[in-house]
Order: sequence, then C-alpha cells, then structure tokens
Amino acid sequence: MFWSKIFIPTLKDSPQDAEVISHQLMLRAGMIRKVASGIYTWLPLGLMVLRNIENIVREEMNAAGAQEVLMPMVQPKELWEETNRWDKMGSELLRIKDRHDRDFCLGPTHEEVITDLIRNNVKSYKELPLNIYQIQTKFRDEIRPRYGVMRGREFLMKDSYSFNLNEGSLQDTYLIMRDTYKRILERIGLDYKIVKADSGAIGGEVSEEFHVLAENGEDTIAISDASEFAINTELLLQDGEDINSLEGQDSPDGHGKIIIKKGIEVGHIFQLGKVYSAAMQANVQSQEGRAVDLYMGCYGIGVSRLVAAAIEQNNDDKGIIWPESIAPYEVNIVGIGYTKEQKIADASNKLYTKLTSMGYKVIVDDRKDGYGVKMKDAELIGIPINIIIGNKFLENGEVELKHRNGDSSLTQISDLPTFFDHFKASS
RNA sequence: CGGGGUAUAGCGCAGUCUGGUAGCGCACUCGCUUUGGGAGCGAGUGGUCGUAAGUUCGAAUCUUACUACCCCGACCA
Repeated sequence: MFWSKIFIPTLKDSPQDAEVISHQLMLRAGMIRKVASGIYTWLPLGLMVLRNIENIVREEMNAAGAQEVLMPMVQPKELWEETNRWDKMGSELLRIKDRHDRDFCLGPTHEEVITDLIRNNVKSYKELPLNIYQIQTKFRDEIRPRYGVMRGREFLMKDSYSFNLNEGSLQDTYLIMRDTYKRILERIGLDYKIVKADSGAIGGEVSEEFHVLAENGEDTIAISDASEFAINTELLLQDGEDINSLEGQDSPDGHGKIIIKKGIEVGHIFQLGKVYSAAMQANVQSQEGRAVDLYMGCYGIGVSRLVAAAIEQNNDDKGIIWPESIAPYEVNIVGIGYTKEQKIADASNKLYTKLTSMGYKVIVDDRKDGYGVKMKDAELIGIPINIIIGNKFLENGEVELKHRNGDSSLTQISDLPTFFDHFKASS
C-alpha cells in the first residue's frame, strides 16, 4: 500500500473532547471518527487493527474446538420475556418497534438467541458438548459512554456459549476457554491479570475477568504481590470502605500483600449453570432417556475494547507503539525525495515488492513531504519498523533501519531480505 | 438521572464582560523553490458563530427555551 493512496486522516492536535490517551491517539492516527456519543466509524487503519485482533481471537477459538456462527443483532421481545430479562434489563437495552408495532431490541448479548437455537436443534446428549461463538457488533445503551471505543455503546465482541451435559463437562470447557483467553492475550502481547469477579446480573456462580493492566482502566483490582491471585476490589470492600485502605493488607489467598492496580476488563468468562436452560426449556435426552437441562457457560471478549487497551499499554509521547502481532503495517518504507529522485522511488518500490512477497505487511511513504512529516506520522500510527531510503542510499547504498522502540542501524539495502528472513523466523 | 463544563472553518483557539455585520495558527487549493525531523515565498478556498424564539435601528455578543457533546457520580457480562 502507498501512503498517497490510503485514507489516513492524521491530526496534529488532539480533539478537545478526548480524555484518555488511547482515544486521543485513535483520533489523531486516523483510526476512528465519532458519529454519536459512544458510536464510531472505523477508518481503514483502525479497521486493520480491529481485524488483526479479530483474527487472532478466531484462530484461537477454532483451535479450541469452538464453532463460529453469526446471530442477528435485532432480537424479538418474546425470547427476552422467556428469561424475564425484557423487564429486568433497564434502559441499556435499546428497544425498537418494527412497522407492525412488534417489539424488538438491539442485542446487548445473545444468551436467549443461542439457547433458542440449541433447544430447537439439539436433542441428545450424544451431540454435546457444544461451544458456539460469534464475532459481532453489540449494542448497549450505556448510561455514560466514555473514553472512545473503550466504553462505547456499539462495540465489537466475541461471545461464545457452551452447552454441556453436566457440571464436570462445563468445568472442562470453562478451563479450555480460560486457557484460550490466556493464549489470545499473550499472542497479542498484553500484560494482563485473571481476576475473580462478581457474576453480576447474568447469574451463575463461577466467573473470572481478564484485565489488561493500564493506568486509565475503569476497574480497580487487588493483586497479590507474591502469587497469581487477583480479585475485583468490589468483592473485598465493605460498605463505605476506601479502596486505598486495601493496599498493603494481607492477600485473601494467604500469599503476600495486596497491591492495587487499574485494569481494563477485556474478557469475562462465566459458568452459568442452568439459569437460562431451565428458563427456556433447553434440554436433551440423557443416556437414561430422561430430559435434562443443559449446563451452560458464556465467554466474552471485547474485540474493539482490546484495540484501545493495547494502545493504553503501548504508547509514548510520539504516538502508538503497536505490538507486531496487531500492527496495521509491519514495515514502513520512507522514501525521502520519493517524488523527485527516481532512484529513491525505484528502490522503495522494489523493496516493497520484495518484502510483501515475503509475507510482510508493508506501506511505502511515497508522499511529497519531507523526512520530518513522514516520521511524525509513522511514529503516530505506530509502525514497528521504518526503512529510510535517502541520501545515504544515493551515496553508497545504505539505508537506515529505524524501529519504533528507538533502535536504529545502518545497513546495505541488499542485505535487507536476509535480515527480514531471520526476523520472521525468530518471531 | 444528580453535579460541573463546552458549542465560532476539517483540528486547536481568540472575539462574548462593554452589541456595530467574524479573526488567528495549523490543515486544504494553485504556482515556484525546498526534501534526513512537522519547510519558504506569493496567491486563494472554506463559517446562516449548535437550534429556535425574543430584545434592539443592529446580536457570535444580551434574554429564554431546546439540542448535542465532554468530565465526575450512580450504572455495567
């Protein structure tokens, strides 16, 4: 791809209504634009990152034996009445009417729809366990959307639902999902904690949250300084107790002292039990020929929120520093004087073709601008590696290899393919 | 929903107190020069000042109502 062709409207100044760093940088880097409060358009660059994360999630879900479907965003009132949630949910459930005056809602989650699907199509214990997922746009009419896509009203989520014959099987699936979530966050390259959580309005007993650690996190979690233990502070606090009073207390798991950290909740896994299957008569015939309600689990991961979380954890005063796993482009070829010096343009284009054929995601800065403008943009949008082709190349064939993390070195342009061969092999 | 704040060109802002018909920087367009850290000169484009009503000879500016957006809180798979 060429810079002159792609739609990346970068901004020098941060729009005034953006508070947290990820929101500011996503706007400045030309990744998103606001349409209404908590509702955003994803521009090409933002969408590339979103898709990269989505694909990692999809690959890991498939590897864990889950199967992808796509459920509707618009859901009928009748299903929600079966679980009583049409009444229980507040105004975060956006209700709409169709032309026949029938009630629908925009799906904030899909337990009802998936449970309806399974009860109508799965009749025997022999068909279990099942783990079904989708990656889809959700809508929750949040009381107060904020921080850009971190807490939007419309957002992209991977939600999966498991159907198991008994509690033991549910626990097996739950642990597989727990493992899968760990792999997803490690593959993206984020610092995270698994946190004991309140299962909230959704019901069920066992529940854990996956938090990406970041200063701007909306949740406060208590972590042991001596073990893996972490718990949402909401579960530790007595009425009126101050969060800071927890710091330094003995960890509830008996190992070490409590440290208070901020986290962004990017994943949440639940063992639901029979809450929904009982309400909706989702059962199968057991080996003994009796109808038994299914044990269910549900597992959510916020795909769009992960984009913001990744930026919160990886930025500096110049801009975003993408982990290579999700970078929109891995390599940026900066041709200085590209529009004027044919040799620079030729070398840039040739290198682009070569690296692209090696499997790298490459962009060429073919714009008429000078070095400063090009590097500022490259740093803002966080491309991991920049290859600078300029005067030195014209003089003696040398190009500069400049990493977003600050490292830089000079090398002959002819040595680059070998370098990238090794680079790919080692990552 | 309670509290606080903002609304003037794509972005950042001044002008509002003290009413006189809209300005600055960046961006954008054209030309020439420039090209290893956000270039220079020259010439341009772009705004019914959030919406509506009112006061006035005259409203971005004063009054009232409304709307949108942001922050804190409550809320939250």
